[in-house]
Amino acid sequence: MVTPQASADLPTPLARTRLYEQVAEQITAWIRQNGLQAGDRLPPERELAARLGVSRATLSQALVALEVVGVVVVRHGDGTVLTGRHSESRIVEAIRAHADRIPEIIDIRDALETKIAALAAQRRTEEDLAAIDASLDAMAAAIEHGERGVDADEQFHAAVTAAAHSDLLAQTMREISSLIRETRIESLSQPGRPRNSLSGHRAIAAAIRDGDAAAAAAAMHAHVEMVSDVALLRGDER
Amino acid sequence: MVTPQASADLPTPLARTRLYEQVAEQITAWIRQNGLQAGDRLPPERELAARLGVSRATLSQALVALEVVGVVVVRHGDGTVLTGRHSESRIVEAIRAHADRIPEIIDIRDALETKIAALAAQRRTEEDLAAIDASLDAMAAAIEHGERGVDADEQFHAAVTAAAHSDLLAQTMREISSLIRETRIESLSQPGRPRNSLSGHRAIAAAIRDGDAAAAAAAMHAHVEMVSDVALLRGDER
DNA sequence: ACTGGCCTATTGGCTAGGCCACTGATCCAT
DNA sequence: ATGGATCAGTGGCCTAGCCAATAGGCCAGT
Repeated sequence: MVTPQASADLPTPLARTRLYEQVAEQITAWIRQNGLQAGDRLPPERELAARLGVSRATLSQALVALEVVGVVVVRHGDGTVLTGRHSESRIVEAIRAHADRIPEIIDIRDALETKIAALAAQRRTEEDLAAIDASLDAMAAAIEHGERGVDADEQFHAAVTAAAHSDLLAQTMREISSLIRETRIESLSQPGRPRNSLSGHRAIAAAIRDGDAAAAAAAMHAHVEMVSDVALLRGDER
Repeated sequence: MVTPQASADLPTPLARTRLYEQVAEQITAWIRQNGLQAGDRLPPERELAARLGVSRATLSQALVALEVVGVVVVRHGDGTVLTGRHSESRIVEAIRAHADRIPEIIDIRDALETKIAALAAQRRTEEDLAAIDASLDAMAAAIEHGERGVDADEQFHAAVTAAAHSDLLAQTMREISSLIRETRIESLSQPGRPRNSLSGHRAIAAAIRDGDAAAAAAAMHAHVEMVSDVALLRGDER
């Protein structure tokens, strides 16, 4: 045979990287480090190229790559400015145009997170439970301080997603996370909502801890529905 | 006021395009026209640049863009070769590496399609029902002819997805459709499976027609589970 | 025969330097 | 105020060239 040996572990494919790739990564790293926001400007190409020790042509390639990915937009005669959202997925692009997109977001949240909760109940490890508990504590503390607990809320859902141990579901959640975030902020700014949300989280967490998939799914479903009430009916009765 | 006029229809933002963008499009058009396949080679940069009437630097930018998007891979010293699938979504990329990815695909199918079935039961129009029926007929006909009915199977799920009237869910299904297709082909090649699949479809369709969301969800869930049995337990008992 | 080393043509990677075009701010004339 | 000219700064693109990797052929050794 031509290659009788196991090809899986042999040499090393030897990752060849192009210079422009390294440059692009350095730039994004620099953006992160300096906490640059949308609208901020990168240094001029000539200066940036000199500072990175590459030619302007190479830097230009890196900028093309970043532009294609959606990190920056290069404006002739003006400069290179950061775009807000780093390259949204096609899913998000497709939906963002709609003004009345919130119902759809809730639909897909319900679909994914209910399943995620059920899987989490079956597959969660001790580490997963610890992470979930930590997010509950964080949210409780945030509420004590009169905050809305947006971060802790996200933390909880991320922990549950991780506990489901499905890369595909997790990746899909990530894809729509920016959409979810918008509804979440809206929801948690309703008075009394953070506290209700926390008790919903506690119910979900308890079901996951018990390994009760059906209960976890039901609790998550109820939770998502509660959020949807708020998002849809602005001035609700309570 | 500064701009009292409606800004929506005024002049034209005047689409400025970079040269590399035009070049990239010309290249992809050329690929399409000549029906090039994965593995085929583009002409050498020097020649291609000359033929397109641009500098090598600009052509190089275009190739970077095409490389980032995933259309080609540029190999130092060798040439520029076409990649197979044009830029899969990140979701698909994330999962494709796994050999044991089928369970995850089933998880997310279950999550999405169950919800889709429930929504379809609530929102379906007469046109939606007609499309669903058409797919059922197509599958029945295919089975009569001894075929597996892969296309009709996809047609059915597409029709149900459309009936749910959620762009976001539909788009997400599209994203993972290539993954689902793989499991579907595997499933339908089991003897007797197409017929079972068809009766599952009929049950789903009936529930959707009745407007019974819970029944539709349950039927879809059962259907997805049946498929998963086949995919996971190769030589199953039946 | 088969292997391994070597050479070489071909091809992409990257740089340097330069000119042109666009943008925005400023200043001036109307 | 308005409109036009000017100018500095910035990206767009090009030419010319050398460097580096690859593939394929040739050849000696086994």
